[in-house]
Amino acid sequence: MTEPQWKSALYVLRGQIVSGELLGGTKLRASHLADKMGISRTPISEALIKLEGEGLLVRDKSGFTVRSFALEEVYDAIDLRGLLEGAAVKKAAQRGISDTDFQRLNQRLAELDRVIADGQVGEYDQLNHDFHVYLTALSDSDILIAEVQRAYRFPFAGPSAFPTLAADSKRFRTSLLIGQQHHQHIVEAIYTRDGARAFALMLEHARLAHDNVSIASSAREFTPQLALVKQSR
Amino acid sequence: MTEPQWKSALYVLRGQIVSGELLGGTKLRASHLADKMGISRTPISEALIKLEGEGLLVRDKSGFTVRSFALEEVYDAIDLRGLLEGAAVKKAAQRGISDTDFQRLNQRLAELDRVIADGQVGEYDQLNHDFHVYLTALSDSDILIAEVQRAYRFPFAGPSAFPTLAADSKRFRTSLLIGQQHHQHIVEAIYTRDGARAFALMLEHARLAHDNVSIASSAREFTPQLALVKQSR
DNA sequence: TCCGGCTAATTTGCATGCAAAGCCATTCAG
DNA sequence: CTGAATGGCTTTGCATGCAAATTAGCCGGA
Repeated sequence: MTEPQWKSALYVLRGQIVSGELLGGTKLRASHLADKMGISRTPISEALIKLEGEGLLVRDKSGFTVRSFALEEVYDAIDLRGLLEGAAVKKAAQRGISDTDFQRLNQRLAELDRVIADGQVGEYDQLNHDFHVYLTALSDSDILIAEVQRAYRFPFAGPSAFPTLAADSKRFRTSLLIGQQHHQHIVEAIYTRDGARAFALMLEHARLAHDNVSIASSAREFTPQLALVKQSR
Repeated sequence: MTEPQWKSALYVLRGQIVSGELLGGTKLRASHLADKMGISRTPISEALIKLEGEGLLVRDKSGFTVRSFALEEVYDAIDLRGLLEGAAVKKAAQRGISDTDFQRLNQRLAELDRVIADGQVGEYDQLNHDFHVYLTALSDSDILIAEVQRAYRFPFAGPSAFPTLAADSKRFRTSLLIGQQHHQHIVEAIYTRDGARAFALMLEHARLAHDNVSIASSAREFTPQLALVKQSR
């Protein structure tokens, strides 16, 4: 573990926040966290500052607090992710991609098909995430890539934010199929250099996640991550 | 000055970076900066971490370095700003704005008209910036507002990034007029709830800034901010 | 001249001390 | 009983010490 302490602290804290282990509104005290994690306050502070920059914490007069999101903001975050990913695939389409990239994409599509058919939810989640990353990278724009990554960090905004819903819901399984359809069409649009179509499809693709949020919302007690989201009357 | 020291350090450093006073590739040493600014290394570090989060610095194995941008990345940053502002005005349009907001917008448009006619470039810059902030705020989405603000920080991506070009160039003055035309149409589109039109116009509006960059590029020696931009071939 | 490796000088990451500021709870006036 | 003031406790912001790591300078060999 030659990893700096502020980085591990960052990972731990970010994990606790997005997993709902730390409720929105919780005050994070550097000194307390420091001895709970057995390190000094300096690396903890670095982590807290970074998390503030990511929008997961707010810093008021004295100290950091876990931000809580209104349901509306969750939808906004999802749309933001779609918008940025959409811009990325549009750019990729306009630029044109190589045949090898096209083949790799199709290979990944096939793998996704397989795990969907087999109902391997955990596998799907990982592959889906990687697929989105790969798509974004095709934009060849460091700035876009970085901003998309950033957008993934908002709660529920990542391309694979609902592992727990998993097998249960029929609606959820349907949305996987529709999503996969989107994936295929997006690849097609990129390959045929139809940037506008790729963009539009990606917006729509992200919108699918809205449904997942409302499914999760209606089964709130089974979705610990929702602790971050302000209960609206 | 009850302002924390890390904040003033942040402002100073950010200013020096985006103004081109610090060249891309410059290594920033906390200890050195600390005694140059007469404070300790702790607040300097906070500022550096924040600047890394803003994308203006990169942190390698040991230490922070001023990022340098390829010309292509400058265009990407401008487009990103347009994309986010576009999403904001689209949302504002779909939501609909109040008559008072509409009146305030028109009032601002009139002020902009006036300073353009009078050639008060400094005034224009400030008003233009405020106008863009106001438009963005109409989205009523904290997340979008924050991300737009963030996008402004990239070099040349802000809505008023070229004070120095100012009076000189005829092309620049023309672009002001076209930009103002965009402003008017965007307000119109928002008021008539035509989200798609508002979005498209905002993308196009940001694209105007591309021209400004190339104008500046061709007069590189008069544009110190360009020091951040990697000289291509 | 160019290059590899050695030592010395910085510089970073982390720990910790300390003053000032914020927060809490109790007390006291109305 | 409500609300403001007070005092103590906690926590932050900043400074600084220190070991480990990185960089820079220097020298000798090809």
